[in-house]
Amino acid sequence: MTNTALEQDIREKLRRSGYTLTSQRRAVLDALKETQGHPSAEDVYLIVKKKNPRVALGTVYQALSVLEEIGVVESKHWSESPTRYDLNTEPHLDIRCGNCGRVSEVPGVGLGDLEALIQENTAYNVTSTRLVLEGLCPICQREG
Amino acid sequence: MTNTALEQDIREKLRRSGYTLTSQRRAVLDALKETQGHPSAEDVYLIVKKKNPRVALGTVYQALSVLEEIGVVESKHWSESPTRYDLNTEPHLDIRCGNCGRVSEVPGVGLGDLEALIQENTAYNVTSTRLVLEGLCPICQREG
DNA sequence: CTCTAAATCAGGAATGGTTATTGATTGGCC
DNA sequence: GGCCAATCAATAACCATTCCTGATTTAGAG
Repeated sequence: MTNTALEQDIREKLRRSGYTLTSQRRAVLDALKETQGHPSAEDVYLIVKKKNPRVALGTVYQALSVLEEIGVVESKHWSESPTRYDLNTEPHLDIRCGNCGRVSEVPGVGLGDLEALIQENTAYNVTSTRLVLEGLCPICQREG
Repeated sequence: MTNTALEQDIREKLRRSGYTLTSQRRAVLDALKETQGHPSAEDVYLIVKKKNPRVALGTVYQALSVLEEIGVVESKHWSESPTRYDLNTEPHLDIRCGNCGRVSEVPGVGLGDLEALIQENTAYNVTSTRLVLEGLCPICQREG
């Protein structure tokens, strides 16, 4: 089963960084798989709580932070909205609907040589280049 | 004097949107000119307070929000850091130092046809494309 | 210049997302 | 089974920002 293989991989990554795969961390991963989207910490918390009502929101934040550190989860931040978490850690663009908050991927677009161009034009040592997109999702367009 | 002309222009823009140029709003503009950088609301507040200690932080937020609405001020947001305000409303890139928080412009780099490319690859109606850059500023590089 | 209504203000309380603290619990290893 | 460090739940604290209130100021009419 792919599930088990993936879990072994994550367990291994955790171990390498001195962490263990606790039931809470697994529950957070399961929740991320379940939503298949870009949930906030609060969203994840609500899903996790369905199966284990004793889990606290702080624990979810902790778990997400550990999972991000070992590289199995990626976070993205839009202003005026909580941070979103994603199992897709490949470089990709996400766009957020300014009306309903829905976040979706934008396939087939890369940053190209923009990152190199930026590094050439600044004395800063560039460590992060994030493109923050906002728009109106198809559903909200219809309702508009 | 350019100052007066600029002020007239701003007064006119305010009037068109039903606002007036109050002493507090002028003080906020002066503070933005004074720093010549990318101050946070708190930074602006501290400068304004030097000349008028009775001004409240909330008033600064209000003033910045009005000035942004009429298009003479632009705000940019990096996560893990308060929103920065800028008198430069031309499209341009800013980079923030992850160590000291300093924000500087990156000249000579535009988004090119990236915005068009994104619109072609999403069903969303794209309204905002912001590039959020982080790095280590020259000073912090030397200290590192 | 004076009056009045509307806009704006100062001050402080409230909010929302996130992080820090603390004492209790758990899990891996002998 | 018992020990020690890692982890946890719960809650308090934090910080940037917004909201609320009653007081003050302002622009425009007369």
